Amino acid sequence: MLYMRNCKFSKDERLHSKKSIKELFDKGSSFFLYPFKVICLDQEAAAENQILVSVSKRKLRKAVHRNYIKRRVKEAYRLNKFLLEEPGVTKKLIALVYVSQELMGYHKIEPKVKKILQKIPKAKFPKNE
RNA sequence: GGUGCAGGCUGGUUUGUCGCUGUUCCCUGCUGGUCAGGGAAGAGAGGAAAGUCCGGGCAACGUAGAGCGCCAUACUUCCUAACGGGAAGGUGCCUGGCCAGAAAUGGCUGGGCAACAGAAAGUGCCACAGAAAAUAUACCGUCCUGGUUCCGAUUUUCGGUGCCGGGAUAAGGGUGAAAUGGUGGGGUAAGAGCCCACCGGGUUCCGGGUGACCGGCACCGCAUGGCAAACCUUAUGGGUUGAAAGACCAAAUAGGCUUCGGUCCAAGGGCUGCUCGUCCAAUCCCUGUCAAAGGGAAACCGAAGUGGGUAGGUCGUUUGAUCUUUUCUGCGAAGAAAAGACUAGAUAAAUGGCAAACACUUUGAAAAAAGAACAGAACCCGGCUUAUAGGCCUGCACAUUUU
RNA sequence: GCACCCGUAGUUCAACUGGAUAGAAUAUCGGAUUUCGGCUCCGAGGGUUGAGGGUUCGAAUCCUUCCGGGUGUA
Repeated sequence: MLYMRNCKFSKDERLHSKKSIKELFDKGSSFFLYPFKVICLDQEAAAENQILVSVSKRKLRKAVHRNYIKRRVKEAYRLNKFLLEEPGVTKKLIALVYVSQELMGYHKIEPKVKKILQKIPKAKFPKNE
């Protein structure tokens, strides 16, 4: 670590409110970056970016495998979320939906998450008042 | 030591660093709290956490109890909080070994399987084939016998054959998954447990066992198949719904109720589904002779209070039929006693990521390379079932080697 | 979490209360008809009835254990 970064991942940064999730999936706009579908929504009132990781039961049948993917995606977000911390960028609700059927290791997932996090600040999303 | 089968146990370890969720302690902050932030210590998935197939705890509802219906279970005894689970035993079937014997076979012993109550309470079903599929009856057949036709031999009479009758039978009918005890002998006109021997079956009694049941004597010629994972009968058990149960706290917005204050010749209705416009209407009750006036209802506006209740949160929620060790009781499942331990508690859901080292398996002389199963708590327990790499232990069988 | 339902030719469905070869349409293939194709006619193949075990003389059907798919509920 060259300089101190906030590498924590507390509960405030996880999207867990039923209402917010419904808004995100109703109003948010999405794009694909294999193996993820990313859904995003600007949230001016929020203090933190909030993220949600989802792995479909249809794609990965075993609960162990779903946990395996979710843990690695969350870890990749935790170590790379500073990419979103740019001045003038509003806070967002983000959903990362894993759509592949293959069981990827951390070293395959991390560069994809990095790409996504670099792409998000540049794109424009609908705002939620 | 090897291979196979059966059963049981186990289900990697350590370090660094960056994180997550509880617990305890410390510091700081204020709104002084079951608060927020920071730090430290110590803890953090399984034998199946799975399937949700059973049984309980717990909770709500209902409760004066009972019956019907429905569902489940079904050899015996025991274990257990309970069970459809487990232990031990009985019976039947299958199978391996040993012994006796010429053989048939018998005895001893190991293992496996069994929804293993009732078919003589009743109802129903048993295709095709077969005379017949549950009734010992009909049919064919066998035997005896009366009348009669014809033929042969012939004194009467006898034999054969066809037809019409009367009787005795249940031997035979070879089909089927299944056929009304089996084999042999006697017996008879022909036959039949009609009689006898052996085998099989049933009943009573006696003895053993808590019991399922076992053993023995005697007697009965033997009397009526299968299916209850068909309906059913008997016995036993089950009230229903499940932690998203349930208890509590409770923001914002809208609406409900109560109180207070204010407004009211406009609320309201029609044309018209809406807006505008226009028209209609100028309310009702009480006090009062009437009028005037006052009060109330209704409507609207504002304020305060309040009940329900949504988002959200807290509890339920992890100290328990708990775990470990020792001793005792019991064939065993298991039980009792003593000592010690606290061992996940999440909630769009933590228990992790990365980098190494060691141990294990395979290949290899080595270096090294590859592999490392099944699988993730969701209120909690007891089981069952299913998945499972590798390792360890026990028993049995087989072949081989050594002594 | 709880409760429940369904798996049959490539596809859509049958097969009664267990009874024999699992049937029909369509699709596929072959032949006929046509100059060729379509339509039509004739014929054929295609199923371990989701998998295993059991009951029964006999199982798609009854019982049981798994696998897969789906529905309701709050």
